[in-house]
Order: sequence, then C-alpha cells, then structure tokens
Amino acid sequence: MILCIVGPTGVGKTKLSVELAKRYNAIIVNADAMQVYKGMNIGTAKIKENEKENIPHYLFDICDVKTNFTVYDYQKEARKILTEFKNKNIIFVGGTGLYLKAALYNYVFLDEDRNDNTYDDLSNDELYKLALQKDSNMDIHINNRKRLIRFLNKKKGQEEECYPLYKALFIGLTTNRDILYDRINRRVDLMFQEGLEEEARNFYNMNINSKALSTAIGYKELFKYFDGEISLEEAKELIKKNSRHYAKRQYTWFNNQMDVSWFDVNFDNFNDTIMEVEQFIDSNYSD
RNA sequence: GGCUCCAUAGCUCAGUCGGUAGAGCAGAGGACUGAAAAUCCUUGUGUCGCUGGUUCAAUUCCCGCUGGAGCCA
Repeated sequence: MILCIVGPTGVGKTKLSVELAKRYNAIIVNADAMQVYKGMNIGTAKIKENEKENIPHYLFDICDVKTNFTVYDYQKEARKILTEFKNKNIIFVGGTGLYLKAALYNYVFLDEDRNDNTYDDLSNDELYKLALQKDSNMDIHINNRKRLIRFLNKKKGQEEECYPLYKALFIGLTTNRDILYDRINRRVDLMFQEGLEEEARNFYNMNINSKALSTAIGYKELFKYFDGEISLEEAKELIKKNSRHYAKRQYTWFNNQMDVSWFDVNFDNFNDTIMEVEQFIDSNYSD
C-alpha cells in the first residue's frame, strides 16, 4: 500500500509518519522539496537520526545544496523507489504537493524540453504574445514570467489528461488557522534556539548561494540579514510570515489538486490522532 | 497651568475646499506539468475617539470632553 501524509508545515506529519511506519512495517519516503538537500536540517525541520527509530528513510539528504534538484529529478528518484519496493508498504511524507503528483500521476517530463532559453531580452508583454501564438488557449497570466518562459521552452504543446498511476491514500493533517499560525510562529523561535542562524551562516560563509538556499524559507531571509539589508528581528518575522503564506498555499494545493482525507490533529493527545488515522487506513485496505 | 498638533480598516497612514471614505502591510480565496518552501492572480463597511452645535446634509466646520505627542512656563 502507498500512503501519503500531507498538510501544511508544522502539523506533525513527521511524527505521524514514524508511528504509521512502525505499525505497517513501512518505509518512509520524503516528499519535501527542501529536505532532499544535505545540511539543510534545522530550517527544513528535517527528521533527526534518533527520531527515525530504525525505519528506512529515503530521499532525504540525497544531494548537495549546490545542486539544482527539480521535480523532474524527484519524479525519477521516487519512481525508482516505487519500483524497487513495490511489494512493500510505502509512506510518503512531505508538504510538496507537486512532487507527489509528479511521482504518482502521469506527469510527463521530456528531456528535449530541458534546454532553457531565458528570454532575457523580451518583456512580459512580448512573452505573453509569443505564448498565445504558440497556443491560443494558453491561460498563463501575463505577469507570471517564469511560467510563460517555461511554456515557451516546451517542444510539445499538448499535455495529457492527468490521472493517477498508483493507488495511493492521501492523509492530510490539519488544525484551525489560529492554532496553526501560532505553532508556526513558535516553531520558528525554536529553530533559532536550535541554531538555525549558525546553520545558515555556515552556508553563507562558504559563499554558497544556490537555488535551494535562495528559495528556502528560513535561509533566504537570514541571507538578507547577513547582507545587512534587514535586522535579525526583521528576518525572524519574515520567516514566520513566509511560513504562514506557504502553509496557506499548501492548503490551496491539497484541497484542489488532490483527493485528501483530512484529520484534525489533537495536539494534547496525539495518540488519538494516530488511532483515528489507522482506523481510516484499515477501513480502506480491509479487502 | 497656557498653547499647538494628533485621534479614520487588525497595523501604519492618505483623504473628503461639508454630500457617510482609500492605499500599503497583515488577513482571506484561487491558479499551478522541469526554481513549487518557487511563481502568479483575485479580494478593503469601517460606530472616520466621545458629546453637543451650525447646516437640507458633518468623518470633514465650531464648542466641550477623553486619550496620546510636543512646545512654553
């Protein structure tokens, strides 16, 4: 069986994954875009060695921060694991919905589409017109430059209807917005206590400014602080705010792109939540 | 004690030469096929501090009150 534990940051996905893996003798596979990078630990809230409880964990720490790891790479790696462990129980955990969809649905990425023309000399307006010439049904917004460029780089225009290749159960953990935001804010403070600033400064001192570090929440803001653009306090507030925004976008994705069964987390008694989820899983695999 | 200024959306503030208001941020909703912790779109009714007066009409002008800031003593 394949389980996917999804939801916004800070609801306890990692904890649930370990409990379920023990119960179902499963392996755990990362579905988080930033936890694939080595050394980005505190800021990504990556599971610690001593929390893994001897459960095999895959796709964590698989590449260097300098690498440009993309959905395409994730799809390949995840499919390898799905093939290799097709007779085992697999639990995906993570908040990157697109990665899960790329792994489990018929998303098609072609090598020939990869040569990136950056279209630096064209304005948004010109890009938009070009895209419309390529396909008049194109509905990317004119301001979404990144996506217009990607669209223009595609050799083939048509995309197939999207359907699942694997039978997977999507389990979403949630809680009300106020509680979630409060947990996110507190968790950021905790990250600083655990040494987030040092972790980020190490990368900064090594002069690494990769895609991963310049997009990951918790690092990009601290880099601004190291550059003297903002104060430490401002960086901290920015990290909290960006995490809240991110959580909101995750809800939008999981609510609208996938068939997720949601469970309200009982933070005072997490065992209740575990039991509830287990009952749900058992009822889905009773046949 | 005297004088001046401020009081408008959760926050910071515009504004109305009198016809009951609008930005940024926060918040909310949405899109998503090679940067996805990314990128992008949509979304602003609030006793205009309180009380009274002038007026057809006051958040806007006037009296007073309350709270805050400053200057002079």
